[in-house]
This record gives sequence, structure tokens and C-alpha cells, in this order.
Amino acid sequence: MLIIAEKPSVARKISSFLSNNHFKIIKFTRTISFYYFKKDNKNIYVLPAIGHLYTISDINRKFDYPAFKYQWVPSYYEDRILAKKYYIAMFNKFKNEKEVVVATDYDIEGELIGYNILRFALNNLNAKRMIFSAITYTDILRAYNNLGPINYGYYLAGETRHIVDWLYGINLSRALTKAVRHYNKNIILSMGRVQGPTLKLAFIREKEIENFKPEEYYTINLIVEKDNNQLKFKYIKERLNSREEAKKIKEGLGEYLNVIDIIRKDLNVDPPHPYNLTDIQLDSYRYYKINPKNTLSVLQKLYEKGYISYPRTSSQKIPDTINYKDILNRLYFFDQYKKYIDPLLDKKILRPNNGKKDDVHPAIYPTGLIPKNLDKLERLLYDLIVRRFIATFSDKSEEILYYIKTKEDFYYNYKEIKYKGWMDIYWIFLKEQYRNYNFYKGEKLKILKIDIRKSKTKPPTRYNQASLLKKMEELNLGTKSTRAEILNILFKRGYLYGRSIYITDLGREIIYIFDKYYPEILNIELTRKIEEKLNKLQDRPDESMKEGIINNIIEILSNLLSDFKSKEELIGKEIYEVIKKNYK
DNA sequence: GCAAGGTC
Repeated sequence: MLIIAEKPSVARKISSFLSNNHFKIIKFTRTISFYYFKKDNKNIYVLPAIGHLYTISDINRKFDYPAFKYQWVPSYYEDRILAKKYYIAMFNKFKNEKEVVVATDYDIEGELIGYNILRFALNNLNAKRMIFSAITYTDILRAYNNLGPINYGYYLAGETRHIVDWLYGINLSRALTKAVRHYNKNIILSMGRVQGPTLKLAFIREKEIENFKPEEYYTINLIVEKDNNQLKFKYIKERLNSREEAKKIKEGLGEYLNVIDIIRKDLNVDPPHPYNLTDIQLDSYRYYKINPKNTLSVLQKLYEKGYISYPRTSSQKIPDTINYKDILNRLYFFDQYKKYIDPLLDKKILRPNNGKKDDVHPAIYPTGLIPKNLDKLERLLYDLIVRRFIATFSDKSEEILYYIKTKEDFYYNYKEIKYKGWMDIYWIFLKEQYRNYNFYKGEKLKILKIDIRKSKTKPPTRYNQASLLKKMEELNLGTKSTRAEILNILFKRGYLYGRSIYITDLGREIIYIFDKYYPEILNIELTRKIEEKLNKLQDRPDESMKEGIINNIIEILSNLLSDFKSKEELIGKEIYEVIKKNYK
């Protein structure tokens, strides 16, 4: 029996689970291995892929458009990365295997990875499927004992997604590049199903900022003395219309504020959920200004060295098949975490605060293997992961929120921390200021200063890479594994720049061109519609529906592209003028 | 040269 896995680490796990750890590692090349064991008198070989081994390619192999003729080819034809060639060669060796089982991740991409290996490397579509939602002993064994059929709908949807994205991206990118090439041969422009709407998000934000009309208002705050501290009391009406209004309030004040009520609210704050990729990308930007792409590449290194679990996950859950206690015991090695781990080891029940999101791979957690020789970024991210891991098992924290009300309609808010709980290990990151005062009813607070200020409403804040990534996730643009890279491309192309993200004149121009000539193409509705159709296709496999989706995009593109071609020089000039203006 | 999606 031949079992196809999506990646080496999973091939190994499957082998380990199915053989009770009695498997052999067989080297195919110096760096590429597969697995062998005997089970129920059957020879079983588990071979990994490394993601997609095949890609869509232009049959005409010319940098021209419209390009509507495509075929699947081994990936190394396109990217010349030799590793995939050997992986394909490894599968080729098993062409005569009668019993084949696909055990890639159970989603449309995974199904396609398996299906392409079946049809192109093995020349055999007669295969079964292991279906699992987690790579754990029980799930893998259950999947093996209940082999299902190949999910044809998943494969069809996956293939259609590939083709649509290729048609859309390759054609629009070539059209833009060729247009500007009339004036400069070294410029590469691009556009894609995810790039377009993402760029548009930045564009829309830019417009909001441009069109923002600040409104003036006045504030009145009091600096008040309390136990040798100076506290700022705010007026209940946040925005006053005029200085006169503020002055009137000022005139009504005496020497003291009179406390008439103290409203207390007890808050329990749950510990954070375990990290998924997006969440750690947000934190690593927030705390260390490491951009999402860098974060992923550092996580990949930590994963390859065995220090953390698989990072490309959207899961916020750590399943109980993972030996928490053992990991915590191992982490006890580090002095800096001891004091936070101690209370956990005493607990009867240890339970993470799992979130809602789930995935084949669990949330990111430290494996317990003690890292050696980490570089600075690896150390920072490893520390984030360990802290998050410990925090998620820790107690809720308890805060008390106070609202101090005065007769004069000024108020003061503050928080007291009653019990740190999980926040203890997060203390270094928390911006929250906790205070501890004893106000009482009838208290008189001396007014030290009356502060009247003119202020203006502020425009929306710019995106940064983390917040734009988050927005992409909310809108379901791209995937956890690709979002960071796509943002990077938009910067590389010169469409976006800056730590707080600005759209460049070129980025703006690209949006203008499409909005002006072809408004439907960057419309988020187009992506949405395609997605809906793909969802239908995956649930109800139908060849003619696949053809319909592809023909529909070809129809849209062929009208657009023939018109584009007739305006190519004009559009190219328009774009080039913008580039020239900015780089001379 | 180009997309987006897997992977290392």
C-alpha cells in the first residue's frame, strides 16, 4: 500500500501512528526520505509531497496575452527548484502499486495535491482516502480503518481555483507589464485575485484620509490632587462646541470637586487563546514590529528545528491529545518561566482556553524541546509562544473597574488589578496602567488646574502590515499561508510603501486604470461570486460547472483584454508618466 | 518577467 502525505513531517507522523513507531526511514536522495512498515501483513510505504508538485503553465510559453491555453506541468519546469523533481521521481517509482491512499490535508488544495500525484506521477486514479481533521494517533488510525473515496468535488474546486487565479493573474499582469514596456523594459507590474482587492483596501483608506474633514471641538479637563498624585478628571460631555461653553463650565467650578458616587465593577478577564498564525503575526508586529512575512519565516525555522509545532494553522485550539503537563515540565528548564509554571503544575485540571477557530493542525505550541543557539528574532518569537502557551492554561485575571462621579459632572476612570492570573506572564507586554486609590463618597478633591483645549477629530488611522493582514483575513482574501507574501509583493511592485501604509502614485494609478476602464474586475463582488461557485462545486462535483466558471472568467477577460490591447500604448503612457514623475 | 496556493 502506498500512502500519499502532504509534507514530510506528516508522512512521519502517519508512519509512526500506524506502525506503533516501528517503521523504517528509507532514503531516496540525500535529503529526501520515505517510510516503510508492515501492518496486518501488508507492506506500507508512506511518501511525502512538499505541497503542490505540479503547477499551471502557459502552453504557448510566450509573455503575451490573452493567454487562455494552460496545462499542468511539474513545478520545477517553472521555478527550477530541483527538489520537487526528485519528489515526483520518488512517486514514479511506485507506479505499479495497486493500493493507493491519499492522506493529504483534507481541503481543496490537499485533495488537488493528491489528485495530481495520482494522475501525473502514478498514472492511477483508483485510490482511497484517509480523512482526518487532526494529525493525532486516534484520528489517523480511525482514518486508516475507515478509508473513504477520493473527494472529487474538492479536487474539482481546487483545480478550478488554480485555473481561475492563473487566468486572472497572468493575463492582467502581462497586460499591465506590456503596456508600460512601450516606455521602459525593466518594469514588472502585477495584478491578481487577491492583490487587487487588497490594494483597493489601502486605496480606500487613503481616500478616507484625504477626504476627511476635521471638526474642531473643545475639551475641559481638571487636574486634581489625590493622595499626592495628580489625576486628570474629564467632563462628561466629551466634545464641547465652543470655548464659551467650556468657560461657562469653568465658572461653575469651586475650589474642590465633590465625589458623589463610586461605581465599582468587577471584571474577570479570560486568558488568551492559543496562537494561530495570524494571531502571532499580529502580536509580533505589535510588540516587536516584525512584519508578517518575517514572522512566518522565523516560525518556519523554529518548526524545522523541532522547537514549535506546525505554524501554518488557523486553529486556536490545543487538543488534549497533546501532553500539556509534559511540555510544561520541560519548559521548567527556563528560570524565567518557573514562577508561572509552578501554579500550573499544582492544578488538578489543566485546560487551555481554546478559541473557536479550528484547523487540521493544532494551534502553535512549544514542543518542549529546549532550543539551542537561537538568533535574536527566533528568541523573541519563541518567547512569545512559550508565554502564550503558559498563559492559556493560567487563571483568569480579576480587575476592578472604578468610575468616580462628582457633583460637578467631572469623572475619573481607573482599573485596579485584584488578581493577576494569566496577566502575570504577560505583564511585560501590557500597556494597561493599573492603579490603586481609595476614593470615598463626600470626598473633596482640590482642583489644581483647569485645562481647556481646542482639539480636532482625527482621520482614520493608516493600515500597517499587521492590520491589513487582519483585514484580509476578515474578508477572506488569500489564506493564512499566503497573505503575508501577497502584502510583500504589493510593496515590491511599488504599489504600497511605509510602515504605516501609504499607497504610492503607481498603486493609485493601477486602481484608477481598472476603475476607469474595467470597473467590474477589481470589484470584491467578482471574487465573492467565484468563491460561492467554488463552494457549490466542492459540495456537488460537476464537470460542466467547472467549465462554466472557467468560461465565464475567460469571457470577462477576453473582452477586457482585447479592449486593453487597443489602448495599450495609451494606458502604458499613463502609467509610465506616473512612475517617471516619482523616480526622477 | 506574471497569480495564488501548497511546501521547505
